[in-house]
Amino acid sequence: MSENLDEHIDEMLKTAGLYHTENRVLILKMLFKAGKPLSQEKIARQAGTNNLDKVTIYRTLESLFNAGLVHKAFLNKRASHYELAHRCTKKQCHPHFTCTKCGSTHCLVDLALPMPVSYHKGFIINHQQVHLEGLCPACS
Amino acid sequence: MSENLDEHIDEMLKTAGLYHTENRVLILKMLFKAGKPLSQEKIARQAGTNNLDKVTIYRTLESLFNAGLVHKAFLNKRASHYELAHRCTKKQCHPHFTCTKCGSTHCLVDLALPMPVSYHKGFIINHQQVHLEGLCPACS
DNA sequence: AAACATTTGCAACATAGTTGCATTTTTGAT
DNA sequence: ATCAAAAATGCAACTATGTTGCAAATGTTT
Repeated sequence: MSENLDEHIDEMLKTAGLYHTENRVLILKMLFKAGKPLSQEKIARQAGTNNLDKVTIYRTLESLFNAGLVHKAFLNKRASHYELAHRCTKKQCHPHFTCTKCGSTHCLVDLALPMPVSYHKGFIINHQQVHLEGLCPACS
Repeated sequence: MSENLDEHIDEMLKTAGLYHTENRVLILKMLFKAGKPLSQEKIARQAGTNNLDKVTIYRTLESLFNAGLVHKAFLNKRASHYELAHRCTKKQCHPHFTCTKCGSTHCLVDLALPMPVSYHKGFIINHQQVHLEGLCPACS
């Protein structure tokens, strides 16, 4: 399992043309294991002793984002959240749910939205997102 | 016209049970005239000489938001945007479009979304929003 | 006009995210 | 294996959005 994940991550980085670095592997593993959007702060806390600088996390996430490996969600908190781009492209992303009590975020559907790329004439849409907020089953 | 707007704003504040203050009237007028979401910074810049403190703007917007007169949109920029709650409730809001070039934001439809209130079982949805980003007709 | 509640302005603070630069790591060629 | 070039990292300092506490000013009610 863990072996397979390592290989998979190696493959992802290679395909994306990104350097294979300790931090990228670490952060991708976290995102795989979490299975939901994580903020920089959560990643830093989880890394613990791994000596991960804040700036490095942001830059690592940015490179993964630019390579299309990771999706960036602008949720209602000040901090952006990042997750594996399994079911997203840079342009189109599935809906999220944020619990206002525990702060957890969840992906609501397995498919990108069936929304047309050009919704109104003359507007070129490069990113779209649905965001829902409230209480998750554990908090309600 | 201007006379009518003043009266309308007085009425709004009265109905909402809010004190009638210079700043609330000023900011509501701006939002009426803008007809689209404004950030704190834009409001401050537009107020110009009117000596509006940053904190006052935030607190004014918050009181208007809590009264349901104003909607708060968490767009992709760091700054929140605020607009009149014409076609929004606190819980449900219409889709927006943000131009990545000029930063302008637009309301895409005149109606709240026909999305069901409880989308998945066990999740209580208190706020929902669709956000699109790209180039507006003036920039594309 | 007086008493009370709310709003305002100011200063200080908290936090997300960015920039520049010197150092280290990764990669590809020898 | 080693070396040079390219890219990633860590650090310090910085920017910007938004928040908090408190005293002074303003709005409301009687």
